[in-house]
Amino acid sequence: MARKETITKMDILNAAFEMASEEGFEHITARTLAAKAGCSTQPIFRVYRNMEELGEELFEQVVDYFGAYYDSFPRKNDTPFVNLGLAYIRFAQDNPKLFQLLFASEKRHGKSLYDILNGSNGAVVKEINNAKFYGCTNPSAMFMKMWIFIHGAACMSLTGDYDLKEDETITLLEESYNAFLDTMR
Amino acid sequence: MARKETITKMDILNAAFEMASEEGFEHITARTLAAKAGCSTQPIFRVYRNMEELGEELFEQVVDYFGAYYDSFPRKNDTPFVNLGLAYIRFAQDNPKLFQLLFASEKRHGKSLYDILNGSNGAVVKEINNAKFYGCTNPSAMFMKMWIFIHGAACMSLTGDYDLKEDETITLLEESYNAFLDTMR
DNA sequence: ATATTATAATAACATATGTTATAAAAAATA
DNA sequence: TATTTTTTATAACATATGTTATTATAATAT
Repeated sequence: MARKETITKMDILNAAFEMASEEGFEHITARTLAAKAGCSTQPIFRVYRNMEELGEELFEQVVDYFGAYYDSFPRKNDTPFVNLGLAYIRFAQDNPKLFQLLFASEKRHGKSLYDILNGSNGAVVKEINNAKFYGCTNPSAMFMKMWIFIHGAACMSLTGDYDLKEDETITLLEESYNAFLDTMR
Repeated sequence: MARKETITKMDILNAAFEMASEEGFEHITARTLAAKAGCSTQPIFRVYRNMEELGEELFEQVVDYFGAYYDSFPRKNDTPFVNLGLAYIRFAQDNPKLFQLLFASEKRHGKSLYDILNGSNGAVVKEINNAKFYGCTNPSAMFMKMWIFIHGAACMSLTGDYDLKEDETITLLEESYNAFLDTMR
């Protein structure tokens, strides 16, 4: 009946994800994306109404990617907050362009920070809810302070102003957590 | 002998600064800038070789602006680190686009974080050097931790995830400073 | 094998942007 | 007043980008 499709939506989205990860979201154009996917611009506009629609779907993909990254990140520490920080900072170091898009850009496609953090399965919140079992009497104040701290380190890694190795980061996070903890029990 | 210039370099740079402050550096184009300055694009290229050169000079201007902002920011607290944090976070809240350009973007025109922080007169460093007189035995570790913390708050303000008022910020910074201090003396 | 039809490539169009060429305007001097 | 010279404006050119029109291609039903 009709010609078989050789370029799938998946192909295009995968190419877009790679570009977002390697070069940054803003470098994706119809033509550069087509080149990355090994086709002309036509298949893109067959599958997506326009580039904006692609951007939205790509953003969702990145949210899911962060969720999966976070879920599978090994818990090496006894303290949930330290584990959270380790995973978050490491994500920023390993995926600076994706981190920028998710957590340091203005257009978050209508999603709040918590929407993104919780991803598809609310992993972060679940984990932090356990924090009260670790001697922390004010989990929400602790969450705020720790969050500011780990977000700061992650953002500094983007500009090359933070490059501690994992064990140094663990020490830093433990010290900070204990410091905050001392003031709230 | 010749026609008098009506559009000065100053006019152009001022218009560019306004645009960088209000709309963001990346929205400056030859034509939008000309419109802001009330002229055609010609005067821009008479004064600057190209748009990149304008960008560099504008960046210097913003560095100086931060320096002046920081210098004139009232010191309300006994602790230098708290004052530093207050000024830095407030700058981010009041000038999100300029903050983004200086402290949260990759292209810093070859300047390091410390170049920018110290501005034209090294105010930040001078201030922090006094910190050792305030019971802090390890000023550089304290500087690192406080810097990560205040940078985190400032960056979160960019994405709308931090909007504490000044007195709340003071409390937060004092608590954090004291928490860190307790662990290092 | 031919006709049909969805897919993909090429080309085209509209707009945006940096930059340069050309023309108009204005100030000072002869 | 006419000439010269610098500034400014207008127009043009080159490239980049989103998007659409047109053409070519290939798979399948007849």
